[in-house]
Amino acid sequence: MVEGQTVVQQQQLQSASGTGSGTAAAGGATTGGVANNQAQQNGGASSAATAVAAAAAAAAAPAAIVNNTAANNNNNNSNNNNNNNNTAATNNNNNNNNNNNNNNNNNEPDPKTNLIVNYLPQTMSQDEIRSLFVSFGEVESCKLIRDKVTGQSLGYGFVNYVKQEDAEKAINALNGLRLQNKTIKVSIARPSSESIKGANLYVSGLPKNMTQSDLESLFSPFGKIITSRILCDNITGLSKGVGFIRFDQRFEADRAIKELNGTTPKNSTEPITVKFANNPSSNKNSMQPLAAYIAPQNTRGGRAFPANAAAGAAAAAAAAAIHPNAGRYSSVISRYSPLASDLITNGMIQGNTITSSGWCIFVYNLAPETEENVLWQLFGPFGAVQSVKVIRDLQSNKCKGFGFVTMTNYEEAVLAIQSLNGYTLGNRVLQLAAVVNANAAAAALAANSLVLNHNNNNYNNHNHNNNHGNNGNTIAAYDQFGKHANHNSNHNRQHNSNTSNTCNTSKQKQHTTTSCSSSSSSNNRHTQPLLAAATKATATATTSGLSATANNRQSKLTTKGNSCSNNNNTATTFTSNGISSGNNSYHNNSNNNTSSHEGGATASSSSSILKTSTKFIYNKPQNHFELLQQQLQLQQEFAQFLTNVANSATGGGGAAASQNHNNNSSSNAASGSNVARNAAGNTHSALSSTTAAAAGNKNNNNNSSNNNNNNYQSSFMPSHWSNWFF
DNA sequence: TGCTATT
Repeated sequence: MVEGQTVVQQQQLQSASGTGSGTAAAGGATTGGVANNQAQQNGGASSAATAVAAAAAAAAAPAAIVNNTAANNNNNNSNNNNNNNNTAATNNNNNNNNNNNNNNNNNEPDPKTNLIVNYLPQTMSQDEIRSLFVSFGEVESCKLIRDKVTGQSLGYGFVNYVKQEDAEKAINALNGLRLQNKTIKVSIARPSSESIKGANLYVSGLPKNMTQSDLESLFSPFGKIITSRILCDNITGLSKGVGFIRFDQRFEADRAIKELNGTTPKNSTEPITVKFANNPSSNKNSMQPLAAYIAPQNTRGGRAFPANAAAGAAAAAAAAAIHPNAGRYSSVISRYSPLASDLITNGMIQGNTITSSGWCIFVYNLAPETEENVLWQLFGPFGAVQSVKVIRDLQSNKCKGFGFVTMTNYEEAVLAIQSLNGYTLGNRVLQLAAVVNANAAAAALAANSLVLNHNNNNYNNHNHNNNHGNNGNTIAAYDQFGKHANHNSNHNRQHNSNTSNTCNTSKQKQHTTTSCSSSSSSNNRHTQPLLAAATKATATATTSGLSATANNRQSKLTTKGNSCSNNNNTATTFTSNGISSGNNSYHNNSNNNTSSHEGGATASSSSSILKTSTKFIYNKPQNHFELLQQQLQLQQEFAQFLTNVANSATGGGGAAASQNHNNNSSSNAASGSNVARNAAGNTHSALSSTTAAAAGNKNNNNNSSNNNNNNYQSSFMPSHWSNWFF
């Protein structure tokens, strides 16, 4: 009955990474995304678009995710309820109930799908809330309640799901989740009505030994208690003798006042005072003008990252002042980073604190099923988290293996890094976390024109009983900055197949690598770490002629000695500006499957990144000159850092990494076009999907092709990274 | 008189 807050830490970490696939599979986007992949691959002959065009198409029409779901929908539609066997009396009762409900439901959302989220962190935006909750199902609406005047978050909001079951999942998963300095409460929202407002009571004069349970027992005779709390001293933890009781209905609170105010509880010598609680916003310290001014802008725009980081920082600073725990690690770590935007702007250091736009932490080696809430929970205990972002593949909606967490306070970010580096999340060891000031990153990128886009595509193809198994894989191509690198790795699993082959010809401007391999049984991606720096998973390839699969994060080819044949795959990679760009054209005839072949170079460890991350930590500058020096240094180091990341993504290591990009894909037009195109050529439009669906049907009728494309794409610095980052 | 609880 009483919904007291829970401080039990949710056990999501393992489930999110271990069994998260089930959750993800339940999501329409994921399922649809896979279907869409196939569709696009099967789709024949639309003209090949450029990578830029494809990216633009994806941005413009990202929602082509509903292929092949019609049949399911039909099935669902057929599930009509026919439970009209009520007796007349029962019907009367139902009618009465409905009337009662209607009194409260003035076009409100279905109460079972509509959640109220309380105790949200001050800086959390509506988009961030949505991103957290959408992990559990389609969200019909999401609303963060803000002060009408100042725009400041009131710390609660509503999330209305499409499906009741998703709402239940969200409650189970998120209620009690610790975010920053708050423990959120997620519960079904009561239907809004005037009768539930103003039902909060302030109680003082309570005996110091009275527990929350005692308090509830005292008040429960007068109505349904929604929340109760006894305030305790922050330091001693002892009761202050005051508390709150929120009733469901105002009249219940009224009744409690009449009955209990001035009475003396059992085992007490002092009468208690019971009265309506103040509006918490009425006696709050006035917020800082800057935050008050800027905060409303947080409601605009679609960025998950704080669009106005300064506002977030200001608000967070205010929150930190109110909640000292937010800065509880400050005294432990005295190191300092030179790049704080306000500092740059103002050219001064204010006291001992640097107001910052937040500190961005890269998090690597996340499982494909990773959801935002995992990152929230992972980093929340270390301090104020402004935002989290799981970078996802546009098509599959799966995590690409990395994400970002922005924390308000530098010290807390550093502590999180130090604590979480090497942390095992699910079956993966988090490999890297680097703290970078968002503006520093922007500057570094701009100054160095760095590679932003690296597509690392892992393809897991499962062909069963196919002699002619073909797998179409898309290669997402980002080209926002005119430079990108594709790193593709195909994992092909073929069973009962004697004739499938893996053949590639990769032409690059810098070099040509030709490799040929028999079909392979590769590691399942669920057991293969992406960035296995710790384990340094050196890929193996035993087939003669196959270039070393030089990617320490993905391919592990175990060949079975089949001879190579049917070398009909041609992968052409164009390079520009010394950085590869993927532009792939594939022509497959029969019996072709591709597997990944990173050209030439052998795997190298990415552990150096661990060192790199720590290099972003600086001593506090003593003067402005030092500050500028450190800023410059950080930019340069961050540039190097990104390069290292890119290199580790290729697995090539060193200079070769920037050049070796084999782009492998394969066509699967079993009886149709033999021309497979890369993702750039596959638009994301519904039209394309439709075409593809038709092709898919064709494949279905053809025993020679059975695609189970678990396309998993991992990439670093995709185009939308910058959208989030700045 | 609070981890700002009803759009």
